[in-house]
Amino acid sequence: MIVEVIVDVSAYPIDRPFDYIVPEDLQTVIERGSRVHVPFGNRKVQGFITNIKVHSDLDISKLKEIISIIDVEPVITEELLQLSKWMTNKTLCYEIDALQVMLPAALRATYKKEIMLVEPDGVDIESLALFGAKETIAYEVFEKAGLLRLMKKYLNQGNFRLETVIKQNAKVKTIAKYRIVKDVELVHTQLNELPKNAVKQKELIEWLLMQKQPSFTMEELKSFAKANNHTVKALIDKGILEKEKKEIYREINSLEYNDQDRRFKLTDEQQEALQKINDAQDNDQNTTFLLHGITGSGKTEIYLNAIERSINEGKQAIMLVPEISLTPQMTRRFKLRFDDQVAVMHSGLSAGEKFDEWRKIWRGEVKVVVGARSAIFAPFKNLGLIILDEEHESTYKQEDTPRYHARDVAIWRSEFHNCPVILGSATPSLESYARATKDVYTLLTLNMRAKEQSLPIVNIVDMRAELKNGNRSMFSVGLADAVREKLEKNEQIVLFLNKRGFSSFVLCRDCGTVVECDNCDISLTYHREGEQLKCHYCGHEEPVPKQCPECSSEHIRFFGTGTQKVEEEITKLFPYARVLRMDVDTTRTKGSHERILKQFGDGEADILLGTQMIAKGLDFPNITLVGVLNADTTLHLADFRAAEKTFQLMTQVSGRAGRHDKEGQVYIQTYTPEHYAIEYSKSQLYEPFYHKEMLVRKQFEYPPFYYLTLVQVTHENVLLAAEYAKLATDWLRMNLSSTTMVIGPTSSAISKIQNRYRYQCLIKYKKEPILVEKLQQLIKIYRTEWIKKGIILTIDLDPSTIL
DNA sequence: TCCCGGAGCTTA
DNA sequence: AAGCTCCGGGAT
Repeated sequence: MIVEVIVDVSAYPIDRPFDYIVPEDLQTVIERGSRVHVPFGNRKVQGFITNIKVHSDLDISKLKEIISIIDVEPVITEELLQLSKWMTNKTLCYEIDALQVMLPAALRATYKKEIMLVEPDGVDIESLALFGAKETIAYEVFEKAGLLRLMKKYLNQGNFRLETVIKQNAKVKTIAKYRIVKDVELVHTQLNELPKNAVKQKELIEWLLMQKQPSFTMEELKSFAKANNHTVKALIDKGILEKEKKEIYREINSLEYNDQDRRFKLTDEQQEALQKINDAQDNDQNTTFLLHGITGSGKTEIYLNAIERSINEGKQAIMLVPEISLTPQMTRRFKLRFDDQVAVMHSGLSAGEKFDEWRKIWRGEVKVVVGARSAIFAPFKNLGLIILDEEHESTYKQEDTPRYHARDVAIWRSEFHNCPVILGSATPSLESYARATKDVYTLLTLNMRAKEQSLPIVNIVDMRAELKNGNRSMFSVGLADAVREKLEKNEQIVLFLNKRGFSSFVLCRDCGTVVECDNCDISLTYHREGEQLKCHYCGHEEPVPKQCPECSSEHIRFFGTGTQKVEEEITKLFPYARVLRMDVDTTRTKGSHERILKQFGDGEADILLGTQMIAKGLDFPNITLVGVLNADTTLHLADFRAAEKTFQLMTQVSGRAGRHDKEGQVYIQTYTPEHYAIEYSKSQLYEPFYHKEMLVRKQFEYPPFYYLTLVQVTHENVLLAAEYAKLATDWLRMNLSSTTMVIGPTSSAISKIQNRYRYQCLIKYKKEPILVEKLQQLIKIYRTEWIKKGIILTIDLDPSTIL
């Protein structure tokens, strides 16, 4: 028996299956999708079985045997195996990367180098001492001792042998439990033989004999049976009790809430949308629905209902949210409705917790997963529904290999399982809405807020006028008055600081120099703690300079608005307001998002001040005012989606106000009130914005009118980066159809990251059937020729940004 | 002549 | 990717 194995090595010449012989004793447990350990070159690696066959095309003498099988039950289902093949082709990644991304990190192998002492004769005392009594020790021991050179010599001479050891990271958490041994007679004889003074022991046995539950933890024995360590230990020694290891799941800590599940009666609109989804579910149709519902229109309640239907039919559901750790309220609602049938998957969990949640899905113990992007690979076997909430969010696209979009994966899986997909958003991506208007997706619209509140009133404030009138504060008169008013009424306020592409930087007031990162073409961000400047791209840190590095002027200070600065100003303007700040600094520790949001929800603060992370999901009845302090910053990104992003953000943030009985008010402060993305935010109507933006996209030949592919070339040397970018561009121009536009090469908007200069080429096309094939050829040229020069080439099909 | 680092090759 | 062999140049 022969198996094809995709080995755990991401490199170009290895991106194909390798044949291995299955030893006799393993043949009955071999399955496609299981992980195995195999010899590869002169090391051992992990791999996935992707095929089982009788004969190999190679001579049998060239084949090696599998070392061991790790999974008796495959971790990659047949469906996911097919999906990985599709992803490999769709995102131009290695097959191993596609397979790895589907599994929790805990299942990924890590490798350790070990040195084995085979022939002590001729090895010096010092080296021998490192081994002590052990036969093998870690490679690092020699490294630390500074004896690498000597070690190499011994390896050559055959005194030592180098071994790679595969380490499994997936640790199953266990708990010790105690129970009475099965042999009833023995228990009774022992019980009779107990000395008279062993009262506690006797009591414990009698108590245990009366219980239905077979085994107990020490904790339970202590609290229920009033036992103690000594008693239990004595009984174990006598052979009456035995200890066993029980597998348990890590408990994901959540704060205490005193709310409960509430089933809302659906509005006619909601009912109508749900009906269409239900029809698709009942008829096993793989329809993709675009659920376009304004903020507060009750999309979540539709999701919950549709999922419930799938569960009742014995199927499972995937619910994706952009970044779930930011929206504990959403998770909460799912847990309340579906209780322990829900698994949760997001970046806030530890590797062990993710592993446990994944296993619940894999074993079929849960019916729903609520999670971020990677939850789209949940190994459910009978999917009935897939939902992407806030489908326009760019977090659904993975930014490094494999560069997949969760939406595409969702649609692929829906075709496999014949189940519907729901893409939900108040502000759909232009791509999705365009597809809906062309009936590729089925459009479902919710125009009314579920509780029939009107949308909040949006005021656009021209900050230039404020400045002219001598108001140099970051609060316009209108917003400041509104804040004061709401504070008096004891209502809550959300203040939003748009920080994407813009943060506090250090500027010389004399020569205008902005302090930039030495490694990257990015200005350093000012952090107040420790007076540090940090680079958000490479992590470089340096203290704030006392004088300008260019002109030595001392008039150098930080500029721009950070949340801390706004907080200071709030305390000055509204001294009695209680403020909660939510940004990268205050949410560094685990669970801090949830804690802050809960505090705000419980009314412990009047003002919630934050960045992007407060834009979505907040649903508190007492929020009646939303202020956007600086709407423009996302507008000036050198990206064709800048306007779309701004409009979406404004609409999302505004939607936080007045979701319940009280009317909401919104102030959007801007220096460019005439920009259409800002103007259309006033009405919060999606359609007019959509039509306007579509005109722009058409004019400049961007998606959804054209598809994009971004090819980036980087090198430490500017000239080489530019040269090879030109080679790549010219090659593409030569080899792609004449109707395809190949633009560039140009320097990327961020021209340097981590000391590597970046050049790019943009491919625009409506139809290019040979694209993937040609890109694969280009990759081949790069992998075999250019890579030697230190060039790195990356290809992103349907990039989410082109910076 | 020894020893290293780099280039090139192979992995079943 | 990572480990091996081969080869050339500088140190010995």
